[in-house]
Amino acid sequence: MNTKQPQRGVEKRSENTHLRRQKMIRDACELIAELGPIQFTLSSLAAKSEVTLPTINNQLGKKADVFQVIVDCMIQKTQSTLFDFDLSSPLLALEQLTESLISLYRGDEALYKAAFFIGETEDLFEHEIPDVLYEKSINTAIGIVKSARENGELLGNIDQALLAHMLFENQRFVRRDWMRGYISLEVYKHKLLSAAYVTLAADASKEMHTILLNKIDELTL
Amino acid sequence: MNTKQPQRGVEKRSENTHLRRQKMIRDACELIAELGPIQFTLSSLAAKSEVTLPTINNQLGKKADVFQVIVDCMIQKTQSTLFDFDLSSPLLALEQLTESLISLYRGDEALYKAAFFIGETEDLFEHEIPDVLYEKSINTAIGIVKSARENGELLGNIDQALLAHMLFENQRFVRRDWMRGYISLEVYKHKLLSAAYVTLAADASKEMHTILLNKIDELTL
DNA sequence: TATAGATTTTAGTCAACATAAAATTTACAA
DNA sequence: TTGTAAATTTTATGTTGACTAAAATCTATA
Repeated sequence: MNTKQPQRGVEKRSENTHLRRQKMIRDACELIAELGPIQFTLSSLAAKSEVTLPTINNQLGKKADVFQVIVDCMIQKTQSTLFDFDLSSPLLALEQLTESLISLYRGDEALYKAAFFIGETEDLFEHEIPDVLYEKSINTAIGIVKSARENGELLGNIDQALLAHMLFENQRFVRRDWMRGYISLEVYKHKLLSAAYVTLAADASKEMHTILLNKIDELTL
Repeated sequence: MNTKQPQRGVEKRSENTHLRRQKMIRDACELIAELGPIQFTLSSLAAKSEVTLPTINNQLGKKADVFQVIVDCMIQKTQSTLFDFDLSSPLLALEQLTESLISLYRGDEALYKAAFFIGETEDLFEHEIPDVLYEKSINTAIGIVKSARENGELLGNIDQALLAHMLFENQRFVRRDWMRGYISLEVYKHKLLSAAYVTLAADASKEMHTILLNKIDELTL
């Protein structure tokens, strides 16, 4: 009676449900990336996914839940991809980090645009993006600055926390331009790196300063 | 018959109406500064202003119109106050500009917080903040960078537009922290200036670099 | 094929935004 | 002072989006 065999049918059924749910999430991402989280309505999602509105509620919950699902999904994907960087060459680490971000975003533009769009308005809704990514990003920035200081590439005349914070915020506002569709991922890369180079140049050693200026020049070609 | 004399009564009446309208705008600013533009509802405004909801609609229009009124009001106030700065000493100009901004914001915190809050979500609503302030800010930043270059305070190794853009964006993200109530206007001033000093330091002459480092140190005391 | 369980839909509530038309207030002239 | 016209507010109503409960449908399998 209770001997639950593999139950192929049940498995397939829940698999189908899972697929339908995934499609809803995908559709939601595309709509949010396109319209922003405010204009995005559950009705528009229902229409796009070709189900009725309560089905959306059943599968994904309320509107804030939809946002949370997307943000969680983004965080999970990011965490599993974004590895720790070899900080022996801080500049190389910075460039690798940038490349990682770009290939990450390129892999699912709708998801990341939607998640960042939602994140932009974090306080405006009841939910909040967990600090986990923020922490990790800031720590990466601090790691880069700190090891550059130890390498002698930075002189240590400027507070490391200030530099790290500026690296992080620069990245944020460039990312927003991409998120809103003003710039492509290629331009994002250029702007992110040049802003970072400028920030580091403020405290760079003579040699490092020259290297950074060259890199900035290359980017502004 | 049609000889319209001064009509004291009429004038006073429209003056009263104007006052009531002004109070509604004030109440709206306070609510938006507190709750953000999403959570802000016309009903809550009606309650706060002690009128019915359609009265809000009559006086201010639809929700997007309320936002527009506030943004327009902010822009007008800002334009009439923010004068052009003497660029002979770029650093002094930067500091004067910062002081001007602060005393401007302090003069009507609710209005500025509300307007910037609305501006943060510009694309999310149908309206947009006119480019006029953006243009002026960017031009001020460009002016500072350019005259510093002419003074020899900046070396000109880094693209001026890039530096100016970074000055502007730095100011924006610090302002957001104030807008959301995370930091006071005093801290805003410190953060804004130190970020600007760091950005300028990237391309500063030797003497200028020393000056900037000192200024950053003073701020991080 | 009947049934249990999962899923979707029908039907309906609630809240915010918005408008039209009625009621009220106000200024002023007869 | 009182009637009238204009301005202003309110009452009443409609629309849309978010959300829920319960009925209907579908699916796997005993």
